Amino acid sequence: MDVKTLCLGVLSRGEASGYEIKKAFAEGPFSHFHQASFGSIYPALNALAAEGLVEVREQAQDKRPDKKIYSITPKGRNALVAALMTEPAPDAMRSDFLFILSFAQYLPPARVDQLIDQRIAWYREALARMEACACNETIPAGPAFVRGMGIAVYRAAADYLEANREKLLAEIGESALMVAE
Amino acid sequence: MDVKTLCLGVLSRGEASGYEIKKAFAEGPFSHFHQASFGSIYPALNALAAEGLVEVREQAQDKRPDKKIYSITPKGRNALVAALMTEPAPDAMRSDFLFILSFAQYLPPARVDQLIDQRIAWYREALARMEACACNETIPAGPAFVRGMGIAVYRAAADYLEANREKLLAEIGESALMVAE
DNA sequence: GCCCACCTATATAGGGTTGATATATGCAGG
DNA sequence: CCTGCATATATCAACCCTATATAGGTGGGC
Repeated sequence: MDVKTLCLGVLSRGEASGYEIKKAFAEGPFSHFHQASFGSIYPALNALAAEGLVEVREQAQDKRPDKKIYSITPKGRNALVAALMTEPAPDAMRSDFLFILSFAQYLPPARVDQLIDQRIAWYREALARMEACACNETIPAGPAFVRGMGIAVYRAAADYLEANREKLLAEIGESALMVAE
Repeated sequence: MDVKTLCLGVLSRGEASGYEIKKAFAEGPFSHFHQASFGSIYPALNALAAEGLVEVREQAQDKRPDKKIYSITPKGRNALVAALMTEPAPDAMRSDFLFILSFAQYLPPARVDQLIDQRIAWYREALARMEACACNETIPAGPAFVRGMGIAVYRAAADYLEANREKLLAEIGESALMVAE
């Protein structure tokens, strides 16, 4: 699933500029399971335009660089569906948080406490945002399903952290004492 | 959290060759939240050796290339702890599965059904493996905590998929009928 | 028995991605 | 008034991943 396909996916939901596509990956509904940066989005859009999978429309703007608005073509929609039918690559997660916590024994308990605090706050905030945006508008079945899964997983993570933090802190507190003795 | 730090983390748990470090990221306890490939591990180990953070010991082997066994130095341990004290980058997840499911409306229901089947099977298998490796040996508090969190999250994901798949399939089945009419 | 596929083991080239930076301007808050 | 942030596109170096090269051992199917 390369950046070209991801851009097609965003554009299938409506026309957008490169900047807006970047925002979709930074804040939008895709942000929880895929990211892309300017350095990959702009070349991808150029390649997609060259292949006829997207169309460009330049919009002049006052005192700002011209906005290049991209829209998906019928050929582009076919390419997107073809990509969606290929075997998905295995999920990959990168979490510095979990990596650091694997070495909790070597860290000051205050540091571990603070990390877990921050993470719980982050999950709760993300959950509030995800749960809020559903009431007013009817969203299609696919996005609704994915959103529900995100909520279920984040809630499980936050609940686990809250339920088990004291036990972890007690255990690394003990071993810190043992080292001191 | 670059590959050099990840290698130090693996080596802090015992000496290993580049090949074994790669296996730790492919199958070991880190595999669920960080990955690294040969193309990044070997240069990272060379750089770490040049900086005096790891030591190399060459072990001749019958009918195979010499094994270079790396071990972390006291200086390396300090560097690891220093890295663990820096602010962790935000978690990032890449899931082609969720990306594809966001476009479930455009896909044949049979395809969606198959994807969810495969994913549930994958989660259940991962859970079985993760739950199995705890009974016999006593693992430190940090890894135990991280392992528990992984189990909680995977279980929530699998449960969600099982509980909501019928609803999704019913909804995209309906819209498929509407398109046909 | 034989062949194919996979495992051990290191290394590199090529291509894709990230993160930082450059450019230019408006707007809000201290 | 000035700093920081948002809009908007674009590029570059550093980093990382995928695929490949090399080379022999091991296990399963036919």
